[in-house]
Amino acid sequence: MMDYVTPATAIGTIDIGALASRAVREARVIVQTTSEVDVLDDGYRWRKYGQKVVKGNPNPRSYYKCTHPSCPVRKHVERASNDLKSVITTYEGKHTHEVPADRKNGCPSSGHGDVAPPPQADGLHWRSGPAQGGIIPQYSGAAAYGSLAQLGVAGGFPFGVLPHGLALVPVPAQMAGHHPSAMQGNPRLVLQAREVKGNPA
DNA sequence: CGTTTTTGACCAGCGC
DNA sequence: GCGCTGGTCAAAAACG
Repeated sequence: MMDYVTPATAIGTIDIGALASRAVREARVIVQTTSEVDVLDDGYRWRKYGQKVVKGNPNPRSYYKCTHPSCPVRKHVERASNDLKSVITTYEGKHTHEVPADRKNGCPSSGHGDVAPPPQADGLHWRSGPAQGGIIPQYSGAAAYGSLAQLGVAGGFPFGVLPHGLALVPVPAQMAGHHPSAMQGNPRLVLQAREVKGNPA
């Protein structure tokens, strides 16, 4: 799992409308990233609790839950039906805790000595190895954890890490690969992460 | 040994 | 009222 592809491609969608009729949950944050792997390492620990094939997508959708106690955050991961390179991660709820020290500690103090895993490693398990220095394939650079965590937490996002140097800008929902017919009635603010210099704010 | 992943079944909600 | 889809839980197995 894990991805180590292009770092500058990420699209975030904030679902303000929540579910149409269900209990109003936390704002939903949909992050679309371009990666070969489906699981993005956002700094938190997730436990997979289900997988289902949804209509419209030949690829199965995976359901993850934050392993931390009393943390209601859930995450859905699915690949775009059209773009197999696009991974859509949906975060629901907010973390009630900080990102695990193991994960955020990976900040390379100097020039990030962590080498991203080879693009051929098909089974990267960050939890299996202590080499957390920089397993953030997408964002090459563990340093991203810090800034991302800030953005995610401060911005009210359930994910702890966002690519450093990436800013969210509004884009048409269609651009995110969403099917208009599939989400009608659900107001969303679609944000696309773009490369920026200095501060993304 | 502990933890995580996997598959299946069940339940709930929504639409027609 | 029925059917369909999506979502979650649960138990078992595998791996580290």
